Amino acid sequence: MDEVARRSSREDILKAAEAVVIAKGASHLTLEAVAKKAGISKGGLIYSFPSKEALLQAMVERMIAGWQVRHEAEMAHLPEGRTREIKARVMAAASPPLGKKPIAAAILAAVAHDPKLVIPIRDERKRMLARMTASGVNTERAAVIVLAAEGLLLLELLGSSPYEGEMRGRILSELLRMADLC
Amino acid sequence: MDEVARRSSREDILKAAEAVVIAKGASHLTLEAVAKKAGISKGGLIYSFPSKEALLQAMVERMIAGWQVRHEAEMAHLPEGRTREIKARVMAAASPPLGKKPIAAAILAAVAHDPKLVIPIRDERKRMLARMTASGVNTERAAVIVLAAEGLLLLELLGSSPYEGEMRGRILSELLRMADLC
DNA sequence: GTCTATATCAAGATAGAC
DNA sequence: GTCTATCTTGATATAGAC
Repeated sequence: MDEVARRSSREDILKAAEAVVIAKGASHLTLEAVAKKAGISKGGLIYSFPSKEALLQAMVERMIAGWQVRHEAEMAHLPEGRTREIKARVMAAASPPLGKKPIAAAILAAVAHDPKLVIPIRDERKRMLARMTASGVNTERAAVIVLAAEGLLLLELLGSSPYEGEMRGRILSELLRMADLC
Repeated sequence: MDEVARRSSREDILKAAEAVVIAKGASHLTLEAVAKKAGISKGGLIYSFPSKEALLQAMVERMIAGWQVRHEAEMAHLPEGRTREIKARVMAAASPPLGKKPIAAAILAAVAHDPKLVIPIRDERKRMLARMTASGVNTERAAVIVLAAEGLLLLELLGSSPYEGEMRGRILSELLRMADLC
């Protein structure tokens, strides 16, 4: 199998793993469940990811890469300006519809298995923070706005958000309005 | 054993369970680990909580009760006024030092085991939201502030917060300042 | 590269002694 | 009420066929 095909197989497996976490909870992320969802056998899965930890690490990397892609996409169709960075982060975190939360599922699985697997996530977030601070906005206010957007994402991921429908939309609008005041 | 003593034994076990989640991650919350931490045997544990699911349910209930106690405590030493409710929620969620996060550990363990165990949490949060809306503040702004405080708590729980030390304190101050503008 | 078969181990849960 | 001993299941991982 060539490079491209192998990458696609790994991608399929990682997507399957995210789906399992979303559907059944992080503790049901077993190699067998992932293999079944991806339509391969356990042996085939182990060929691509030699251990469960390797799978989780790859899930975390994929999650970080996915964030960056989403962030770039949001940046691309926002007007230039001081607050573009922060608005892009709000949109990247909270704009997708409620059901589509694979963006962050990996963090649950990783934390459940071994808390140290999230270190790359924290490091990436520190870099993001530095970039935002450098963009010249009020750091504390910007932090609050981004925290709120991420808080919404995490609460939904944990199935604990009380904000639905209209209310959720109004909160997002408020976040974007506040971004302009930073 | 009388009623009081039995309740105390259950409390000890629940505290031990929280400690295990914090220290080793949700997937290492095993009956054996909890029993060891609580200083009893697996058999003894099973007497108090007949199944792992029963233990997790009790952890969730304890977490909700703990929030309410913290919230009441913060309310008690905040001056009366329109923004007291929201400030109390900010303090209750985010004021404790980084290390003390048993307040929310249960949610990780519950979500990891079975996402439907968090339903009581979402329900309680809906009640909180209704109470805050009734207090007369700007609903969207209040939601943003509370989301930011909870976002900070959850990120720290997931080991992914980039905000440390001074910066964390400034964010909290900003949240309380913003609460007055609702 | 993906499969089947299997070894190994740990988890949740039960039974019954004390 | 708490213990020890044990059953059953299911998870990770290995080995080797195809």
